[in-house]
Amino acid sequence: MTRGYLLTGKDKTNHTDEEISEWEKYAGDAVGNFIEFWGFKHNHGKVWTCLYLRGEPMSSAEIQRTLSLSKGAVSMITRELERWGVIHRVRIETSSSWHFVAEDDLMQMIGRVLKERESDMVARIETDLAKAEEIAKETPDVPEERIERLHRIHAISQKVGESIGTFIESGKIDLFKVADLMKHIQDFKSK
Amino acid sequence: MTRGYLLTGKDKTNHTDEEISEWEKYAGDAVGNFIEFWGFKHNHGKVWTCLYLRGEPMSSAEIQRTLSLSKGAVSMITRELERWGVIHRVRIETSSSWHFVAEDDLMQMIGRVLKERESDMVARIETDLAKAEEIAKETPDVPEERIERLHRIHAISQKVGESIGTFIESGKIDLFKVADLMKHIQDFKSK
DNA sequence: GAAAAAGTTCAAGGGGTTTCGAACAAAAAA
DNA sequence: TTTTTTGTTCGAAACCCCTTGAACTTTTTC
Repeated sequence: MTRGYLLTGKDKTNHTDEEISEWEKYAGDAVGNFIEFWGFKHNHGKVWTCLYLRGEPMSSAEIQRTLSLSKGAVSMITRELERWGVIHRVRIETSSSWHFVAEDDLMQMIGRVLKERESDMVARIETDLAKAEEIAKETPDVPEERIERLHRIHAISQKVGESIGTFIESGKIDLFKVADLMKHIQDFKSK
Repeated sequence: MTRGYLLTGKDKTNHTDEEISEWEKYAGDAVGNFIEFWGFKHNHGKVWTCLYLRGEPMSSAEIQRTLSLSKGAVSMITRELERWGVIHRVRIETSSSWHFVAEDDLMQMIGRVLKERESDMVARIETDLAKAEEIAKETPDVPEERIERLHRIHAISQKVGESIGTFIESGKIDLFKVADLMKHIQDFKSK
């Protein structure tokens, strides 16, 4: 088949990481580890840290060279960071390519995305446990006691979901919700 | 080479999961997903749920058959659950093998293990960021402004670590710590 | 417009984690 | 003690997620 374009060949990824300094590496990895704990990618942390510490716009190519990442990875990671609003792209007079700048709100990103995930989780579990209860009730000869136990798991998972949601959202605990949760855990444990 | 023992052959793992019912599957997976969110294994949730819902002691072999797991997996998972104190093993008169019973405190386990992990993470990040700052200060020609930025990341990560630790530990937020954290985030964002 | 550069996509490969299962070890039964 | 059953270990396989890199698309330059 016709190839359409001339082969550009190897994308000239000359991996000479001539630029990053020792201390930046440590910092990038530290932030990488930090946000990995929250379920993000290590490289999200490295890219954001690099941009944040330098404080000046960097192009994809520069990021790619500096952190020894592939073209594709930089493309995806910057897009995600941008979608979460922790970096944004700007035009630079001296260059034809997009440049990226770090925003300050990495913490907010963590909160926001965590919340997103948490609600997905809660929704899925809610569906599954509701379905389990439904089926259990329709099934003949399921001991009442087992349905009772299932119901208790269901109730507590709802409460946990609510509490976490509130916590992540506001950054502080809703004490009424916690009290409620504790009550349920109490019920749960007393047989 | 001499084989030492007669070959017992295939461990007679007859994977005829004749026992688990539809609703138990849904419940097991739901709890599996739930604790997966916290970084545990899916099967930890399934095994615990199975034991909890049935309410009666089950042997390794029964768990193995019911959930279609391998002998080795059951051995490891029960050991871990036992170490975390969410199941315990008992002797049954009618059988020579150990049987397992679920405890009620799954939530406490999540809290406990999360705390463990969180302190590991905080310690590692503290080390890395401290090292980054140290090296940065020793390196000639690092703009003061960059060291300043690095220092801000460092400070905020310490505060976050503290807050989370307290939250996980007590189940409720230490409002003084949160106020402190907010102050730091504020400083952080105002350049 | 055409050519070049920048940016995106996705199948394939790599790295890390979980599970399997056979060999091994320990305990119980005979 | 010997045999059988139960329980553990650990290398191999399976699995999942992330990154790579080449093909492709879009944008910019000429």
